[in-house]
Amino acid sequence: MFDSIVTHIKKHVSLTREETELLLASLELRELKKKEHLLEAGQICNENYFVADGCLRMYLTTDKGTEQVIQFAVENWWMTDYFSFKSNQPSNFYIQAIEKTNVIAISRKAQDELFEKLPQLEKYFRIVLEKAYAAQLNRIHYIFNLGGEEQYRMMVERYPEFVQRVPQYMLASFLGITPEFLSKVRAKK
Amino acid sequence: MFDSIVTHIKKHVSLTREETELLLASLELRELKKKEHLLEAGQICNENYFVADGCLRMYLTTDKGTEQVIQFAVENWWMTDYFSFKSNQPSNFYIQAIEKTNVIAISRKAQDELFEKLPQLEKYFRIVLEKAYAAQLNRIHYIFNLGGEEQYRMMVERYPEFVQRVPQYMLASFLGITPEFLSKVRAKK
DNA sequence: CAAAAAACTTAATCATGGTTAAGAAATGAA
DNA sequence: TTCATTTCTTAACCATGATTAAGTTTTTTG
Repeated sequence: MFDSIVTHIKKHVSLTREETELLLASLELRELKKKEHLLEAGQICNENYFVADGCLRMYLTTDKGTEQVIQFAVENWWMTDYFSFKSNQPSNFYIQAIEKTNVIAISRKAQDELFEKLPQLEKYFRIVLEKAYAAQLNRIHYIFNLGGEEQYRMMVERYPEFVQRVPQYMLASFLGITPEFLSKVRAKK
Repeated sequence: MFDSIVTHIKKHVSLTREETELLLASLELRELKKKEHLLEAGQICNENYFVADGCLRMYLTTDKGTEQVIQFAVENWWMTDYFSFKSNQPSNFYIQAIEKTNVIAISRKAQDELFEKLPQLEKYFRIVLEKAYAAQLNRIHYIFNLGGEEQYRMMVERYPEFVQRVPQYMLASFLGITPEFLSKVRAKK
């Protein structure tokens, strides 16, 4: 079950047999049922999560009491609230499994200790974060330049399996549109 | 002039005298006039830029021929197109000085070499990227939950000097609204 | 398998903010 | 210091997508 994370890390940096053992000792497998939460608003986010299998969403509740999906994480993606994780302040976010999901959790403490013992991990996370950051900038570009309809059609085009995988109302929220409008878009054509 | 970058790095990791020398040898100071470009769409982005003094914007031109501002960088921020920088593919973005600006440039090659010699830099960039990534997620949250008017008022509230510093039409673009609408918002109250 | 809960659809009305076009003000260069 | 360019403003009209309120379908659970 830890294979997925070791494979992913080894795509970016090298690890000896002993180093891998050291890494594995710091990881914890967590099996989540559909709708189970890893983090709720108000809690301090003490862990970083790697999705081995399944899908997570990060969301928050707005002033009007509605949910706003900020992002999803599927297999081989990391998810945490870096703000809370680093500052030890309560999070504004929820992190929830949207289907049966296996995550690999690493605590802030364990991660910091690992960075001392395995400096390659700094490189690994730097690379992962560069990609995640670039992806968010790209997303901002799409949010501003594509209408809700175009964004949905692009999702369907680029990630057809993913569109099937998440409830429509969550996808609508992620795209910044209402479920009613998404439904209308799907109806025509 | 390199003081600012050394100070910033030392806030996060330690550097000996020799290590600092090594670092400085890889950096290049670039003095930019207002409106001068560091990167234009179609070029490969080979450098990472640290703003020592002044202000940069990253933007792109949309299909309709309009400019869309993706982000700004002021003193002590890094800016690059990580996608192009890492993949060696042509960029979609422009990076431009919006006032007289001094940047410290580091080439991809020099950065990679420095990472070998100074592994602490991996940590430094990991930390910088964690913050930048978290900031983008927060921004997405605001984009979806605040109207254009509220976003502008929040900017004025939180970063009054910055609002004065950039032309209104760029700020409008950054917030995803038209300059006409921003003008209207400013007019009332 | 039946009842309840969750997710999705449809349609009428409404509001935020875009578009267009013109003019005014500020900035910059000769 | 004047002309040209850039930036900002105003206002009328318009469109995208939100809101509200049912009703329908699908999924979950006892």
